[in-house]
Amino acid sequence: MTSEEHPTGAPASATLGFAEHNHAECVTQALSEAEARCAREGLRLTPVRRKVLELLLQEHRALGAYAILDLLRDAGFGSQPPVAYRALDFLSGHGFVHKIERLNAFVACAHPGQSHSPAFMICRLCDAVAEAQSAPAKGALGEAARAAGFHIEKTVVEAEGVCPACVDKADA
Amino acid sequence: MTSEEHPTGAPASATLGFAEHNHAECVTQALSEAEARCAREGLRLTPVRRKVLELLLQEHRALGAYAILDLLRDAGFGSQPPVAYRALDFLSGHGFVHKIERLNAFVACAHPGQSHSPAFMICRLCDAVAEAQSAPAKGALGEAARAAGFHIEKTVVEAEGVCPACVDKADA
DNA sequence: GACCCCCACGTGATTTTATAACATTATCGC
DNA sequence: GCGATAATGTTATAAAATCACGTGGGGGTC
Repeated sequence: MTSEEHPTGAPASATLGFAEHNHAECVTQALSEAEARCAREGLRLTPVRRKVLELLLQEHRALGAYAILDLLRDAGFGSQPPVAYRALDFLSGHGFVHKIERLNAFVACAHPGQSHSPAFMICRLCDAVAEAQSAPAKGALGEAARAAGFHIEKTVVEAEGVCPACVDKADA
Repeated sequence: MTSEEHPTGAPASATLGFAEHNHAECVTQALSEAEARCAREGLRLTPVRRKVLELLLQEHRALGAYAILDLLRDAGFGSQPPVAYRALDFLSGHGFVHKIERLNAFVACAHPGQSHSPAFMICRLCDAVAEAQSAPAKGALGEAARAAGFHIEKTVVEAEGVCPACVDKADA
């Protein structure tokens, strides 16, 4: 589902995925991969875009555009909404980040590189978000679409519920 | 999706918004069913709520809250945002309408009465919306959720693409 | 190198979507 | 009727997203 689990002692301040992991490592690695891919494909990972991706990787949770904007300002970038939205458009257009429609927020992609149609699990108590794979077009929806003559180009799948950590809290 | 034309005595396809059907009939029937269910379950289908449902049934497509608000004003109801949002909260809370997260808009439920986890097909060219059944929690997503210990309460499934009518137009 | 053009960025303003807060009115159970 | 509860009306404001327009940097082409 989400990031690889590192049994290392490294504390993970974040809850993407619902698993602990060595976060600093996962950020730098993801950034390098993004840079490599952009170089390969002639995409321009400009400073703002790179920073936004870095912020999302670092935070490791869904951030609203205006939260990102605040962080950009702190980092010395422009602070008007279009700055954030344009970077997010680029990043989501190329699959580096995903938009969580349900939250009007954005997360770094947890499966960079792989073409995939992502599905998200969103905790309604703590807003943690985990990414999973899905293939909605293969199931009942795909059948309905074929029957109706509808041509699916992209799907949004978001499950709302309670994450393991919050279930535990509730039990306690 | 279109307005009603043909008195097709045909299957009116309550499920697929891309099919022709006798619309006037489908509106009044859906309204009666909603009234019946509210009576049965002690829900209060007040004038505003009923009107909003009627409007959505009539339009037979996704409407934004402010579009609804305009129609409400025309009909002599209050015209401040909370009026529309409260009615929509009630209606969507009880499954009479669904929110299309992708469009920040609302549609009347096409499968009233049946408990269901709806999936939507949204035409990116004409914004038509059709409702289908889905069972995302049964597939890869459900598996991932179980593996992660995530408890799914509700799912949003929205497919974006091109509806049959717009495919035809493009071909022409 | 000089030029041009495209793309990205900076900025101000505006539009669209949604909620907070609080007073008033209608409805239900008794 | 009467009190509790739920729904509505209204004002104000917050949050999310886009428009419009000007500036500047980086590659090509010659």
